Amino acid sequence: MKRARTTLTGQELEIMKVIWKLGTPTVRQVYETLLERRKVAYTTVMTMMNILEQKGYLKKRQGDRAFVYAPSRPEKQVIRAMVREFVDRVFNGAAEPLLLHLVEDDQLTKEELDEIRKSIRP
Amino acid sequence: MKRARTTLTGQELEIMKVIWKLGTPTVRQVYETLLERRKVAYTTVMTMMNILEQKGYLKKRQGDRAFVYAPSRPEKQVIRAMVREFVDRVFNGAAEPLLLHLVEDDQLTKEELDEIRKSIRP
DNA sequence: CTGCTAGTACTAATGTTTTAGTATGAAGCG
DNA sequence: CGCTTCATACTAAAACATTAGTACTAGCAG
Repeated sequence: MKRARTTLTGQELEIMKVIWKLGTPTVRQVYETLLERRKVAYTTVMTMMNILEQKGYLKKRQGDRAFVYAPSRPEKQVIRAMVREFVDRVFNGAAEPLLLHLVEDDQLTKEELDEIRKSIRP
Repeated sequence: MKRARTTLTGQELEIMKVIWKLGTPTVRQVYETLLERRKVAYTTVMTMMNILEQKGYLKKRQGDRAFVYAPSRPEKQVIRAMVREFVDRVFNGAAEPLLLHLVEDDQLTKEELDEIRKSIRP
């Protein structure tokens, strides 16, 4: 009955992403969206969504026939927490090295760098 | 006998960080460094280091008495791969949103932003 | 009514990561 | 030598994450 872990695991994130996209889906809708990309059982999706509810990421209410789920935290906030956790774990909390990694790596196009440069201006 | 996973898990990273810091330590040295922060068994550290060897992150050679381990890949390279994996998983491969997250979040001091602004210049 | 469909609850197998115990041997000391 | 210490190999349990099966219910098409 106890769910200690508070952060999202890999598969949980995948499901949350689908839910954020769909808005307030039922298990079936999430299931079908996932199916487009990979084989998965309906009950697996249900289990995951129940876990996500227990963890406080989802709320459910009785819908017409099936339960309707809704995210209880906005995507941005959750992602932000994940970034923070990653920065803590990998860079001991210092965001700068991560930024430098991203910048010096050629994962960014010139246009993107431009964008950033603009948004970074005080 | 099969070790599929190629990326570092949480605890593995913790150990690799200690090893990068120490250079070419024995199990005991890693063990003692870890002990300063948390309780852990000697054999646990050994197991982890063996796994890291199997995964190709460490090389070992016979030392005076115990095995001496050395990182087989530079820290920077490994961290880079982790960043890439994170960006893929969380941001579907787009580095820019992550950068914006970092920038707009107040995790960075003015000085750090200055630094970055400089390094971002073409 | 009867059988089919969609739904949930409960349970459980499988997989992976993390932690550590036990057996065993080499080396040094008194 | 006999005992303690430090080391490794092998084994495995605990904890966490992922996937799915089974039983049961309600509603609806025929």
